[in-house]
Amino acid sequence: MGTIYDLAKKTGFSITTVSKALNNYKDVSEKTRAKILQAAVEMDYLPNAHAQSLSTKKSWAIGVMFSEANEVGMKHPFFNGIIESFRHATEEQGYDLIFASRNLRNRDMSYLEHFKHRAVDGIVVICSDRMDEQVQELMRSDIPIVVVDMDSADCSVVYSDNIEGARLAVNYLYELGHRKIAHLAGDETTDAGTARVEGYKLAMQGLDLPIQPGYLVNAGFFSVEEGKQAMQQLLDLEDRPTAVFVAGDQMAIGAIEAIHENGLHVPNDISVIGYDDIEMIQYITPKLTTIRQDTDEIGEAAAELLLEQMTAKERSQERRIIPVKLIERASCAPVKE
Amino acid sequence: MGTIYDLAKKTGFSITTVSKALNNYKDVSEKTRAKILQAAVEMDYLPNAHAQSLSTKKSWAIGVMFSEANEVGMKHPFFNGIIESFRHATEEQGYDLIFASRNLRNRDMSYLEHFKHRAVDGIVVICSDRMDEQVQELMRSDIPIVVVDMDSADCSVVYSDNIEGARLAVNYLYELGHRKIAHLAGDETTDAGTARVEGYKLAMQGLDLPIQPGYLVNAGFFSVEEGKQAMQQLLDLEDRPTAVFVAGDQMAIGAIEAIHENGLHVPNDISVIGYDDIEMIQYITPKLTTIRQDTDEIGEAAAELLLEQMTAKERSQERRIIPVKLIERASCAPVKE
DNA sequence: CGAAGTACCGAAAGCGCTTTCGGGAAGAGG
DNA sequence: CCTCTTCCCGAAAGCGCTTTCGGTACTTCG
Repeated sequence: MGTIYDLAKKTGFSITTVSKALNNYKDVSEKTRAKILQAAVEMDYLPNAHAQSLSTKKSWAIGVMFSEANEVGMKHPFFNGIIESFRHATEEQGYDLIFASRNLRNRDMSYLEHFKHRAVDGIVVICSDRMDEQVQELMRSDIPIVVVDMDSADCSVVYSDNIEGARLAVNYLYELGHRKIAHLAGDETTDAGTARVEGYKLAMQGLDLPIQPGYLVNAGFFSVEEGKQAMQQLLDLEDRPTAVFVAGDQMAIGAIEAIHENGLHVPNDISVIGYDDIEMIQYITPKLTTIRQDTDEIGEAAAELLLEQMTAKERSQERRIIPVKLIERASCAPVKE
Repeated sequence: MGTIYDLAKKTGFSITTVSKALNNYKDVSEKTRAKILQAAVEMDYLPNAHAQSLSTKKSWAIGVMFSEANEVGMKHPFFNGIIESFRHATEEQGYDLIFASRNLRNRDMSYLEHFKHRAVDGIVVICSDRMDEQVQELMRSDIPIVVVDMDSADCSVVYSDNIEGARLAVNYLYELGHRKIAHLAGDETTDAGTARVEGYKLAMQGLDLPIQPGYLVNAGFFSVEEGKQAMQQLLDLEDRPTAVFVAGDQMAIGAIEAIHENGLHVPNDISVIGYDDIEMIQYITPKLTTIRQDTDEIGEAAAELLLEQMTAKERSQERRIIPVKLIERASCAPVKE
């Protein structure tokens, strides 16, 4: 492959000139630049990224960190859409993504430490757990950062409009005639969870609907199983709801399972509306009506915010809230009688 | 954060000694090592990875490349499971994953070039397209590599036992009494596709079942939509099959949709068995019977093969075939009458 | 024809680390 | 007391690149 030094020897110029030719400095004549470039392709020379980073202090790498309760990592059906879109957007600018382990030569270290070690130019964290110590540490650092799906005053964030999403869901159910509307909530340690609860309460209030006791149940961390269990609690109630707004699609799938297992029908007996619009829900029965979060937009916005900081070389504290949309499918119906 | 030089100044030792202390050389006394380590935590020193890689020629990074027809990247419901497991396994050994863009400072380059530029220690490619020029190039290089889901004599590979999987599926349908068994195949440019076709033919032959004309249809690149269209072809046949073995779960979902839209019932009218066992199929109706590929095992095997090469510093050509398993759910039933 | 630009090139220092090699001090052995 | 080890430590070169700064050679202009 060869180094810049080999190129110098081959062409007869100094390594300085070679480097300049390669980097489009203008104090090198067209003629010699051409020769050097030519020689470069001949010996298919490639610059060594480490050497470059060492002297320029720029690594063209972005560290990514996931933090979610279920530890599914890239299998997360919602987060992986965001990351994919983020990747596209940053790739265009020449950045690579690095997924850091927390293990440096068998020495434990925090993500922040690892990212500093790797000298990444910026960090993206996709995080649902507000309390995550590691994430806090990252946010307090001075590396450009953007966090997705969580709010914070300390750094730039992007998340979708959870309040509005909840309002959309509740109002939609209301328009279908439902009055007994329950909410299967995401855990309050997550911003998404709490915001949707807030939106639910606000919407109910705006509609002059009381929240009956037991109608607001914490369904944990957005898993199918937790959704199922939480729905069972609703079904055990004396006065069952006729519709339920579920804070996540996977939980909604669990909820529907519970309803079916109790011999009831969705949406005829109970309407269910989810949140996220992950791919699989268009294939289940009934196809799930949901609030769509635009993963593409979220990823792009995150990329944009991070890129800005990296080029400006200063941290920002911008808040980008991405609009959501109601996707009508088949899991909601007008209330009976 | 400081450099090794700062540490030297602070402790009064030379940078040589500091470096040695940090790297557990034994020609530095316990006393001075302790002092240096102490000073290191005090100024929370972290070694610069680029500088280290530059002088050691080891980057502790593994390049990952996806290559699949639908360009969904990390959203791929099967591949992302593999990558996640691969990540876990390599993380334990202290490696980071890097997803390279094909764009270096707005200069196009191949993945191989980019990986060389980044000086990764190894490469994992998850690839379904046998013809991918980029993948070919990677395989021909001298960097340690492991490729998943594809066969090759040039490098170490891991994929699951597609022949056996197909046999399992066909035999299962046979035992349910089916004789008219069709196959919705993955495209022949993919190894997984062709292998399953081969397994299908072998199994049919072993059972003395002729493959009726039109019963083997290419359903393309494993998408829902393609599965649906291919199934429609089957349904348009004079003599419809009573069971169909579909080369991928997503295609199977499409197939079921097509069947339903034609007013038929799964599994009462037609049995469907899929392949992969992606998460969502346990939530559709009917729950899909399928051949499970063990993504955890595949990822781990890939990691193992790659790690071996990286420590041995020589390429291997091992072939690791991961067993598959029939997962019985609700989309297959005994043949009618 | 001399002075002031202008265009092009290279020496050298520096980025932060590793590793070889040699050397001094202390202890062991005769 | 002298030699031979053993134990510690440091000088220095090197990894591959960037960038400042200065220096030639050549134009241009008055």
